[in-house]
Amino acid sequence: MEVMAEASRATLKDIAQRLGLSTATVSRSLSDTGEHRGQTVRLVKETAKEMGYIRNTAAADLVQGKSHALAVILSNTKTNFDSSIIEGIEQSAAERNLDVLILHAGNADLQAQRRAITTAVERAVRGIILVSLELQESLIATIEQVGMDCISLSSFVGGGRLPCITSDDYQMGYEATQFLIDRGHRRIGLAGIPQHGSITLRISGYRQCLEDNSIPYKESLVFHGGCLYQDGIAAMKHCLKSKERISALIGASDLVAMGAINQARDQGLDVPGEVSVMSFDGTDIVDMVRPTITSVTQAFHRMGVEGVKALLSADKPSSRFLPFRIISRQSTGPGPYLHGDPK
Amino acid sequence: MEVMAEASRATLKDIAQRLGLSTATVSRSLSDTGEHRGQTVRLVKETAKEMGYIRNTAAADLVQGKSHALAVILSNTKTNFDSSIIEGIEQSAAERNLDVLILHAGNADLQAQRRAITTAVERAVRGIILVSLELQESLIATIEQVGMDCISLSSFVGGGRLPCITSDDYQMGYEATQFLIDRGHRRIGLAGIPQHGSITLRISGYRQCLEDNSIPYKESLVFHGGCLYQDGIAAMKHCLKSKERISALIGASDLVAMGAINQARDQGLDVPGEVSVMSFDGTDIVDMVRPTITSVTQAFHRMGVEGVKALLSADKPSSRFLPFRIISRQSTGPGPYLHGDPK
DNA sequence: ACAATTACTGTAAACGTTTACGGTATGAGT
DNA sequence: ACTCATACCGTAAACGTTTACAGTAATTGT
Repeated sequence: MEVMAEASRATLKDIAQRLGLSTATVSRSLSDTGEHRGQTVRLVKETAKEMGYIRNTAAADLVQGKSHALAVILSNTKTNFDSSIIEGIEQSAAERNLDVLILHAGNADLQAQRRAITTAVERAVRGIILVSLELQESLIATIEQVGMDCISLSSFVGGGRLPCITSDDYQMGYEATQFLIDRGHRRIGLAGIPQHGSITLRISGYRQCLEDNSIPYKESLVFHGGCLYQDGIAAMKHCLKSKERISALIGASDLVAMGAINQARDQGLDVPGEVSVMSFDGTDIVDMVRPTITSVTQAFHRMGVEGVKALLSADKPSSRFLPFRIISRQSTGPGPYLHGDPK
Repeated sequence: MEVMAEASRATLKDIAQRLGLSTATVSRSLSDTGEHRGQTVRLVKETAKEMGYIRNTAAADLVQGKSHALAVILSNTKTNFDSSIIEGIEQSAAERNLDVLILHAGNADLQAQRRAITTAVERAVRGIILVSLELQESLIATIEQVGMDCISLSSFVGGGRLPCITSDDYQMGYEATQFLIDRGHRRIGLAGIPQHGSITLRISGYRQCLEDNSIPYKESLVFHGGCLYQDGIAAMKHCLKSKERISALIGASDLVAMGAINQARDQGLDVPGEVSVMSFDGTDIVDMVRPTITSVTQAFHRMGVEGVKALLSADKPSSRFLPFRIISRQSTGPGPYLHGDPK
């Protein structure tokens, strides 16, 4: 006679008892170790389903010393590109039957970062994926100590101690600048770039490109910020106030570019007629706004997919860049120096 | 003499041994049960930190029969409002020291939904938060059977069997329509609304409002879809092809509205001059595009926050609506019937 | 001085799995 | 008929924590 299950879930033992088997056999049958076949396995699986059996992950994790989950730690900056990365991670994780644990941690907030890392380690996840996060030195050490696998996406961090999959920020900065120079721009601004992290390499690329084209670098044309919409507004506002006007602006993110474009237009300037704007990232949004935004498009989805793959690969993954490409859209046009003549 | 820890983590037992205490005391000291104070607690915590102790969540979860995590199950529709909800959830969960497990499940895909529910239950999460998901009947039954707490956000589902926190879709539909009628519109379209789920109540509200204003309802002005940018494009394209042109369109999401606006402008129509467009949701994006989009703004962030609160409250939470408000922006203007006279 | 309370601590069981190891049939090979 | 391999299965330990219960020491009240 069956008792009413009293809200407690069926366990392996229950199944074993009903079938006159041992828990070992049931466990092996359910997890398809190959040690049992045909008859038994089928029977076990049937009754398991019938009894509404649900595996207790905690117990399994405990004895195995690891869970089948991945931790994703995000900086809480309000950009929009990370959703593509997460999507890639999710998809890739699902294929491997891994759950995804999302954790937020400020970019500079050591406390929050420690908290995130700790919960990831506590949960004995298979690996940690850092997304666009500048991880503090001491925490990298922690990760190394406990021997946790970890990879950084969209941000080069740790000085080689962590594998990173990113786009080449230096090269992106260089090529974006060259793109504009090729189209006749010389006074080119850079907006919304944070003060720290590998993303600042975009400035180096930008600077080098100017130099290679014999254009003087001016500090006043680089506007720092946090990749936010507001930063774009602020930068453009500044630009239009100053005497020597820029003819093109590169935003650190799509949102920065949107802010810049809006600000320019609100002040009566035509984009791209009077000022060109382009952006880093190239998320869906660049095709949804008018003018559509010329962008340095990064392979975010792929970044997520490959991140998981690399993290789980047996051999230690190495850092590498994913290709990017510049896609020309409506927000950029010819500049005043198009044919060598300063108009 | 200390052995090199050999990559295996320190456990309670290790701390206990070193201190000449029992694991019970150590456990109680670390989790601040109040059973120990001053001296001991401080000592235990110190050596725990010193030894790099990290709690094994699996073991704790196992013995306690539950984890301190929440599961969030998302439909994988490509809208953008859910990030606000998740943000609210995250914040609210962090305050309670709960981790957040994000799971994706198709809206119609029974398989994926079952998978998500199963992992949530397997992990013995404290509760499940459904975001904008039309959960299949059979899975609601599953959730009830295992006695798992569950709440639905941004979608009324389960016919009262699940508590839901949503905006009043009917009322939103009604008021959006009235908003446009008040401004002189009579031929009003509705775009991107899915075929199923509580979101269809917007159509009912829309319809009732038309009726209350003695405006005939025309099926041909309701365009179904999946709340996507593309749906907005398609709807507007259709609208402009037909003989009797609409003067206003309501998009099921901000992205739908963006699509509609772009399509209208691409075909040479001024927004809001020749056609007004407004949207449901009112995410950040409505202020970032030009024209800014008049929207029925929902309290998504709050939805996340309150969702967690309700889920964790001792007494069974009941369904309720969160207030919304219509914010007028640039994308809507006066319609042809503004002063009663069909222009 | 004794009882009663308080403050702290230890013992040991329990949570539900997985898995190394050993055991028993069954069948094949010689 | 004997050995050996194969296929299947059970026993029991282990994972690291929490917690009910009981026990001891210190403190208080009378």
